[in-house]
Amino acid sequence: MDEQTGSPDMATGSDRIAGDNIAAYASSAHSPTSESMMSGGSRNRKRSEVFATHESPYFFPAHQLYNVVSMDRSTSYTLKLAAKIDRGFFLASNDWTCYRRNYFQISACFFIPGLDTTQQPEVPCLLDYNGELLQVNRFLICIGAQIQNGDKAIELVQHTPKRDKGPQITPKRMPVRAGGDLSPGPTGLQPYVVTYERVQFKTATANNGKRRAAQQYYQVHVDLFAETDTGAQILVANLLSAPLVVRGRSPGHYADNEDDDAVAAAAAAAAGAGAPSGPGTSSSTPYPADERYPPASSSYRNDSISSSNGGDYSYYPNYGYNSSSYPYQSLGSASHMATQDYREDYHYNNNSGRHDSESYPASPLSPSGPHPHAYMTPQVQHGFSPAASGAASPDMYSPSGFPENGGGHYQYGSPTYPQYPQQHPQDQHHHYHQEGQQQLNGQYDSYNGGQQYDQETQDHATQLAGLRIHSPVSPSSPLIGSPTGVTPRRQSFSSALSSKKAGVGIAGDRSSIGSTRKTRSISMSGITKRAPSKTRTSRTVPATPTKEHHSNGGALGSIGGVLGGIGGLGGIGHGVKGLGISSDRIPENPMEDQQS
DNA sequence: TGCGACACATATCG
DNA sequence: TCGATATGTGTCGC
Repeated sequence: MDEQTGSPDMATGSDRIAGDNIAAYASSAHSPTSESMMSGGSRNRKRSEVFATHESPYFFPAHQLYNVVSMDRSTSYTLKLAAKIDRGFFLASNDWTCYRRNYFQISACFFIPGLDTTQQPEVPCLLDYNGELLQVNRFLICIGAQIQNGDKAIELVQHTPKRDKGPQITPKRMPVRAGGDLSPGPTGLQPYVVTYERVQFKTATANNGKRRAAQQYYQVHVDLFAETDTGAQILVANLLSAPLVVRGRSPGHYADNEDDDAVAAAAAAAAGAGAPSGPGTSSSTPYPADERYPPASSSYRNDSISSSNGGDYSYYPNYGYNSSSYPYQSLGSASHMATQDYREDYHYNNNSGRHDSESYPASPLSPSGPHPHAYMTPQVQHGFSPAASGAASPDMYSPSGFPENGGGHYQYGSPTYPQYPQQHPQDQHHHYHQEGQQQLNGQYDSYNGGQQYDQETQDHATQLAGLRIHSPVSPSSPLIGSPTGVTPRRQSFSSALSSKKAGVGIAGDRSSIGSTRKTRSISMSGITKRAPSKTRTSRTVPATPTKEHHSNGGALGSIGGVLGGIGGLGGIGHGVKGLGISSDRIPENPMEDQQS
């Protein structure tokens, strides 16, 4: 990847319009890992060498929940939603894993194939809402998480760099224009992308690790909302990530897996992404029969754009390990995304419409398809986003033409959010049941006070949703002999090394210089620990820059400036109260924002 | 067993 | 080279 993250030019380029502070901050929109790999920066060479590849959890194909048509109703638009997860995740025992304490970030965008959104990024259109045509004023993206089977929302939080000392927010919906492109490219400018930075899971998955109890999984979901002229925000498309394991704070719970991780990672790093196999890839993979883990198949098409990918699959609850099929969604882009018109290709009943040819990703790394590397986040560029690839410059995100431009009409996260309570997916308990569209239709239908997303009481059964027997190492682990190049991020080895002296540490031991603390962290990663500066190319939903924020009242404006200029959220550049983006950053001092 | 809080270590930037 | 910053993670106490 990637010039957009790595090019020094980016630092001084047009995307830096908002000033150094913010530009620097914003640069973290893309994986620092990637940056470290690609920037050629002298400081990170070693890491770059170590972490020569970049992988992240894939996303399943997006679902479009409603028809969207052109204003003249002559054309039906297909909304393509894309997302990628940057940093934070590594493969452990074939599971995409992260530490709850560590940050990850998610970038998302959408586009409309066949529509030149560079010419009309606002995409005037009508939403066919159960037969009623509603004018869409804009689109918004939000992220959330859930237990794999979808009955339980999992909170995500964003931090400021101050971490514990700073405020936390839940990811907010962010306006977005069509035409985004997550793929790295020479353009380097991808203003129509929303990036949520410094995201953490509020809670860890259950049964992480060594015991062969049912491993719980989470999934991140990315939701695309259409805001109608009445102000209603309707979920029109969404997509789910691969099942994710989130490790909590008890190292002993999973420390024994470190070896596995390391082995797997090392093997993968050495081998690359060649022969994919993954959880369930092999018939010998010990998944319970009742989980219906799909059989391996070579028929799965990575070309998710294709409608012929044999992609029958049950909807989210059964997506993934429990799915009757395992539609690997991977465009050859950083996005790990693909979109399908569910109307054509997908069945919501996980017991119906299956094709013999249906397939699933043979590996958490790679689909068992003709494009074994396609999922590799930054390494392969997809070709589906001509508009975005057109390198919309930051300027293209100028206020003009965008609904909220100049208006800054409401503030995300504001308690006085004028029209729609800012209820977030994670607050609303998605119901990604296989009943499919009808049910989905209702989950976000409107935020106009209906609040049908009541806080369901979560029963035990629900809690257990998303559990499966953990398979520490698949017999057909793709990591062994895989050329994928999986490299785990820096991980906690506290337990594993508890009996070892700090000196064992590959890095981090300063016990000899007066510290009483025995640091035993081992850096195995190529992760850059600091958000890279100068290279942000997408709108972000950052937690607050700290020093910038405090030291310079203009920082707020700068943020907005970047967002407005790069992100195209026009209007928000006027400050925190502008249009939400600014407010999405977490003020270290809430009062400060109130006063600004 | 998991979490909040605190603190240390280290990479990166200016 | 150094200070500031960001972030991974060790540790304690609950």
